[in-house]
Amino acid sequence: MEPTTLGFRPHSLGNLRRMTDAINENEYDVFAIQDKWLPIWDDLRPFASGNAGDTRPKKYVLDMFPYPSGDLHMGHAEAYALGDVISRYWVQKGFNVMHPIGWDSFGLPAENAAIKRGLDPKGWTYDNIAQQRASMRRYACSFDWDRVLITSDPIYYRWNQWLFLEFYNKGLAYRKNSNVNWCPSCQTVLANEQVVQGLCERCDSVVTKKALTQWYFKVTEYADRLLDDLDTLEGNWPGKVLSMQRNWIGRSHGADVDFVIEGRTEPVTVFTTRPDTLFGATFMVVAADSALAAELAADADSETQAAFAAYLDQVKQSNDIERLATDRPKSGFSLNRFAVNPVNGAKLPIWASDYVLADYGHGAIMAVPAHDQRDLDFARAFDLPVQVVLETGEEDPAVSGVATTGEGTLINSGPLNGLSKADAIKKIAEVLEADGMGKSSKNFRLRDWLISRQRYWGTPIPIIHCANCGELPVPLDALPVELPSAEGLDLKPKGTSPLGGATDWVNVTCPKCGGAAQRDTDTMDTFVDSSWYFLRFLSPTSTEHAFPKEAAKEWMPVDQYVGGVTHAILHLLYARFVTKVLHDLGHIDFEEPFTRLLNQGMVLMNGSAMSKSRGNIVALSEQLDEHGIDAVRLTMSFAGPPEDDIDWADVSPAGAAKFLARAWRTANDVTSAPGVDFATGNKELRKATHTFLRDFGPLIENFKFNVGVAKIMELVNALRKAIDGEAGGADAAVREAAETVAKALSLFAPYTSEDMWAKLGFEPGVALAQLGVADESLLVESNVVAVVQVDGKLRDKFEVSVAITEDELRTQALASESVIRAIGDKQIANVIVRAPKLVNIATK
RNA sequence: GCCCCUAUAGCCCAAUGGCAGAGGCAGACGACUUAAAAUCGUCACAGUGUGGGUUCGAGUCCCACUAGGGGCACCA
Repeated sequence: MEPTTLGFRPHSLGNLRRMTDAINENEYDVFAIQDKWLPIWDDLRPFASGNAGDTRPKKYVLDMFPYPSGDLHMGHAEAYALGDVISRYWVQKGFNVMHPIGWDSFGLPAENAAIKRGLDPKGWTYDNIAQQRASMRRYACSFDWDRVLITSDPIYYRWNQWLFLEFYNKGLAYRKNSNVNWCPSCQTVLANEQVVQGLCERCDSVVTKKALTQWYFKVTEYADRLLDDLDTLEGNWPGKVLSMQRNWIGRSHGADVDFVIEGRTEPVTVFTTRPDTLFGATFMVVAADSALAAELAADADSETQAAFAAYLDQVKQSNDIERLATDRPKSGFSLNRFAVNPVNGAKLPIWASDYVLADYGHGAIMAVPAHDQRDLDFARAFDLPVQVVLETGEEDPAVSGVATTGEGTLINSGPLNGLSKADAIKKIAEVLEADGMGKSSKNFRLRDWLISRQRYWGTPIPIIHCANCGELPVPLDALPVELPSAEGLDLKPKGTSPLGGATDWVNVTCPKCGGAAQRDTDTMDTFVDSSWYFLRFLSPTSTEHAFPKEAAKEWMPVDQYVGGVTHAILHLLYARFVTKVLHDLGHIDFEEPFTRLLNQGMVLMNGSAMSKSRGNIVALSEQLDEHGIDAVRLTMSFAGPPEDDIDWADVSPAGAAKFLARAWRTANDVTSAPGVDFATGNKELRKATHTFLRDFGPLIENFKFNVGVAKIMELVNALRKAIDGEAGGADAAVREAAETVAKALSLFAPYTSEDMWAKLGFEPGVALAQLGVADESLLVESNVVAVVQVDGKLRDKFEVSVAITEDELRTQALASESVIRAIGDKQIANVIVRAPKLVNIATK
């Protein structure tokens, strides 16, 4: 089915209903209401955040910006419904809320679509943006439409290039040649973060390795801070995200130990987390694909060299999928060279193997087979000795084949003998340091961020390569380096950037010597674009600066960030990294970009993610046509806790629509005039209203939107009862409750709520009306029901004054007949009194 | 292998260590109606995955297990 703009399907069920059912103004016609209010809101602009002289306190609420890959889908509908609840809540509380939107519009899907259809990626991208924008407006997203950015606009990516140069000048952007992740299908390199289980995150092709010179951002230099500062987010970010980031950064503490190599001047350093087992090292392993392995093999005879080359070839052939298989047998090659264990002089044979990674630690390890399973597997495969140095009381690993890794006592370890594991680690560090053979150290799983991409639709890297002067940054006043037109360029993946084909664009004069030079033809990873966009919203059209410093002081950091957990690692880590760099460069005065984070779940259908292959896609436009925008939005909020996935098969947008009609009708039944004195109204309903006012805010602030909606339903039920009962539609409390419902509902169902507001006699703009605070005096109870338990089981309850004393309550409880019956012959051991609500009698 | 989350009614989900049910879906019944839809109202259904423990009192805290989900993983 062709995507349509939301709600505009011409012959839909909804429109049919509109034509036949909308007989009079006492019928709730959601589609007529939608059409009525949208243009009025366009004029009213209730969510403008940049008005001069606005004295309201500021709050920055940000939804993760979308990729323009077609019209909005169910996932967007959930994300923006939930983000809107938060944003509208703070507006209603009297805050000047900045809630902007933009598009993360560079990237592969546009380029692939363009190749497939023979179009310019630009046209495809901007058409989709126009469609999404129209849909967002109709979906009644509370965005500030004066703050919009599109990352593929030169006015945006010019500052992306500025950011790159800031990093470059600070030494945080550099080029190096190494084996990089390569997607043979996308024909581009991938960041470590974009390789999932050995597969390309985007197309699921098996990722291979390729030696290339590429640009990197030095994120490892910030690894400690990125890890440690997660503690400051505790409680305000989902624990899950914090733990994912911690796992990803992966800091290990241990020691670097220097091993002298026979026939080599320089010692080889290894990293180990178990320096306590140093006396148990029986061989050394270097990464087969490392420079060190090549060097150590270089001196061997030609036969050995050939054999090593063959092994290395085999290693390079294998991809990550094979490499990651856990039951894979160990392979290796003896280099016929020897290292000397610095603590006992033992001569250790050096092996090359692919189970040691070239780019972690120093690309070489000391192997302690008795206490490391991988080393033991290797030792058993190649018949190498196993030396136990930590007595754990378990079977000898050489016999059992199981390395012992638990606690124990050091043996066969000279000065460490008799120590515990922890004490030995401490002691050996001192010994190594004193003798200059090593030191305590740490290592990270995190690697530097590879940002080069061999694709067209991205930000050009602002570097010029000159044969004489080398690598030169494009001068600031020459920015932006605009993308050349795609016309005439071959965008098909071929391993080098399509920009290389734009000869006129590539060839420039060197900014230093004036000679012939070439532009760098790679583009930046689009994660660079999204790593700082939250700052750009402060001045999205400025040509003076990336963002204004003063406004950043006022608005940043983002108070509330809302988005999917899919970005728990990549985007959030990069944004945190860039923020820290900008802080260190003196551009901003904070170090964490997002104070509070909400990760909404996914929308599923019949238990699994919606996908074409499963054939379980629910079209948002059809849902909106069927049930109306408000009902879909309400369903998203009411389905359950926002972090949980929503199975669309389990929820009921029809039920939500029914409730909205029920709520809407109450406004119709109010016959008093605006401004009536609520104090004269029905006490019971007033109490319900003010109980609601007390409970609602904290629920929303704690993201318990589903419970908040339930509370509105409760209030509507009480209101209905009052209207149909003694109080009647003219009662002042009925108006108070109906106004409260209209205002609270505006967070979830803006159209219905605005229409109720009009029915109640107010000017448009319920979103700006303040909800009001609970009148505590209405909530004071004079009597409560006291509960009496015997041994924790309920035995009696009766009404008592809230002022009852413990003694009075105890006496009354013990006098209860059913309590006496429950106690029977048993002896009373203890009586717990929690006046005025509870008594528990414990018997022996 | 390491780390983490979740488990309440047929279903989605509530419940500051204190009466297991707030709300909804699906269901039954009643009122209104010539009838149906819509609407309004009433009702039923679980003892909280399993086994221990702490406590006067546990859905809630602790331990173990089972099931489901997630992150990291030949990272030394």
